Amino acid sequence: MTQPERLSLGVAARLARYLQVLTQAKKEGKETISSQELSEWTHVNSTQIRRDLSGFGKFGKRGVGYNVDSLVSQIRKILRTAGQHNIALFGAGHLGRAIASSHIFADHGFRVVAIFDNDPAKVGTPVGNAIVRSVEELRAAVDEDDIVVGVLAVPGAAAQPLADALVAAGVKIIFNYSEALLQVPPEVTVHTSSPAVDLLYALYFYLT
Amino acid sequence: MTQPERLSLGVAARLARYLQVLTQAKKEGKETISSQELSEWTHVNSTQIRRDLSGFGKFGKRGVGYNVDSLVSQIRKILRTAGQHNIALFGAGHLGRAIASSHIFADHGFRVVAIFDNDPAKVGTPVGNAIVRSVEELRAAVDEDDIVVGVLAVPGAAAQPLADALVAAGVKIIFNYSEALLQVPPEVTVHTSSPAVDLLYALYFYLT
DNA sequence: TAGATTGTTAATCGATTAACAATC
DNA sequence: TAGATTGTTAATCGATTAACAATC
Repeated sequence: MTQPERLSLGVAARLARYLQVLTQAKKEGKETISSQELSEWTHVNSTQIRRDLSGFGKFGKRGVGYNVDSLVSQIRKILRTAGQHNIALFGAGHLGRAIASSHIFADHGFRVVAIFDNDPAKVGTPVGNAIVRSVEELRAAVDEDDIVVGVLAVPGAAAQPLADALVAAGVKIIFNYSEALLQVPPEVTVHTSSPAVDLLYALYFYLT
Repeated sequence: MTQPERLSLGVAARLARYLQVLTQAKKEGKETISSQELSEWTHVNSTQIRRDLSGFGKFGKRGVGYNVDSLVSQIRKILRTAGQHNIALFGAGHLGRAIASSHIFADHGFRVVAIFDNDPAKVGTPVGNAIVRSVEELRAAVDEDDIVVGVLAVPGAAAQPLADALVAAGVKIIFNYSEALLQVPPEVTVHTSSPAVDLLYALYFYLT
């Protein structure tokens, strides 16, 4: 139980990756998994997986592997993300609706508790488990629902004003699905989704 | 012009990241950019940016920075992804429609040339610039349209059979938006989109 | 010229991996 | 017991960064 003050960027990213695979393996009914199997799914070297995990305790059984269930809870504990985390979603278009109805966030303890859209015609209509609201209600929603993440599923031009509103309301993590480059204060983390960049990267290794 | 045989994983990933920021900066009318500015947008150390770039030529002007336009074409040349690349999209639901109508792929030279859906009711209807087709036509479409990437915007249960069909049709890059873990031959690259994993990662650094 | 920023060196740090004893 | 897989060491490799001369 050597819990260091803070994980390095690389370790934290890999642990989150293991969690994704383990969560899915659990769904598929798998009870144990070896570092070798995890390596095949994550493309992380198996020695490194064992090393990453053994830094926090002896989670595995020699000759058997790791118990999927217990490894999931151990990693959640290490990442301190075991609870529920509430999300505000912006944009009730196709992308917003896809996100609201997806299991991808829910599987990891994220819940879309509020949806906002600038279009008055959409305000009041249901999307997933929530009703679309006006952005003016953002600050109240953040306080009431303890929202820690804002997800922007809006056109590029609408992204910066919404980011500003989120910052003003005290949200510190923004997930940006638009192509806009967002300017935020240093204490706020922006993650810009970039599937095209990932594709360029994959394509390079395909072409060479 | 020291073009090494193959970029390391890290360099290729960073170059793709620079390209994303540069593409957007160009849209916003920016003509030159310094390594310091690029560093702020990408969170990559400015020394490393200069080092990454100087490995391929002297692209910058001391005291000025890099010309955005020319840097974009240089990086595209280095990544060998300067041309058009055709995509087959699977799933004409909310996510599929969002992808088909997004500029995110188009900005980087990717074009959705074919859309497939298992639902006979959707076959024949238009989505973006294409008409939804039956998956049976996949092989023909791959050959005719020179498709190099398959994007899966379908429920988890539908993903593996489609991956198999893509592999059988000779597609070597699969972009998976479902939560399923896909089994493919070693020569095929699967990129599984995992926004929730990225969020867990961001959340950890927020909580600590 | 003065100020800014590149290109590059040299030193450091952390990630990665092979190998293998321990042990289930 | 025999086979498999973990936990851990020790060595290597590549990524990262500070510093600064070159030069626009």
